[in-house]
Amino acid sequence: MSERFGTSPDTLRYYERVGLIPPVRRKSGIRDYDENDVKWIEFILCMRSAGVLIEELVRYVALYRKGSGTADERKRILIDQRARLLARIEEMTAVAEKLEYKIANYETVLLEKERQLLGG
Amino acid sequence: MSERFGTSPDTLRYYERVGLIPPVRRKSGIRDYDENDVKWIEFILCMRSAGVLIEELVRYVALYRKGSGTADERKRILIDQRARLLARIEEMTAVAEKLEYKIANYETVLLEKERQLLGG
DNA sequence: CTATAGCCTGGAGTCGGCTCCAAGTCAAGA
DNA sequence: TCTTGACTTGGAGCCGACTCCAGGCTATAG
Repeated sequence: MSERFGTSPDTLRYYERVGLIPPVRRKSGIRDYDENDVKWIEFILCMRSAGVLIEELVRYVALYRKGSGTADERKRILIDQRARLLARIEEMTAVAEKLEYKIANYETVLLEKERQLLGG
Repeated sequence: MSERFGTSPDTLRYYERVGLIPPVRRKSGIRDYDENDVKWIEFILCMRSAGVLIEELVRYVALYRKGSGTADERKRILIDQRARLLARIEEMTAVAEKLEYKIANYETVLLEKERQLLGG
């Protein structure tokens, strides 16, 4: 299962331990993931890949398991996390632009040096 | 100084310790940042805000202090980090879109429930 | 009926990046 | 002169997120 998702078995076990994945059924002691579990794992890994905090995801999962009465709050979590993500993306984009500029600067400086070398 | 940048004094000291900021001159034992130091701090905080690893920045600073012969390698570091950043941004954008979709889904579900309540 | 391989568990260890602390130094004010 | 307060240092502690390990169970192969 870990191979299927490109994660370590330990990570999946850890996620289950802290409540990030609902408890998985055991078949004579060994985890037997069903389709639902797979969906959760996909979702969690996806969110984690974007840096969503485990704490937030735990909150979300817990609400989900409480039932449909929590849909409102769950939605708010998602909206909140999306906002965080977008803010983070903006921040990183700004830095990427600064890098762009700095790189361009190196380019002209290096070209200048080369010209001096050739020209004597 | 830390106030000026919105960081903790400890963070600046830590950065100096690990070589992220060149050693700052002391005036009778106390740090006395000059314009150059300020430029470095700005740069480092900017890069860190985008998640560039301290390790990479240390490499960059070390090369810088070695002199202009290292410009080529420094440029390569910047290019590399920009690429990482852009990749990360793409990843996060994709996740943000998934969130978007999920939120929209919650919206229709919640509307549906409300309609049932009103209509029932 | 072992032996092996592969999972299980709880708990400890690691890593990056700070953050806090005790003990010391120093300049300036009462 | 003493005290206060802001700084100094090296080192320890903390947090999030894994990652590793010892010791134990179990299903299948020989």
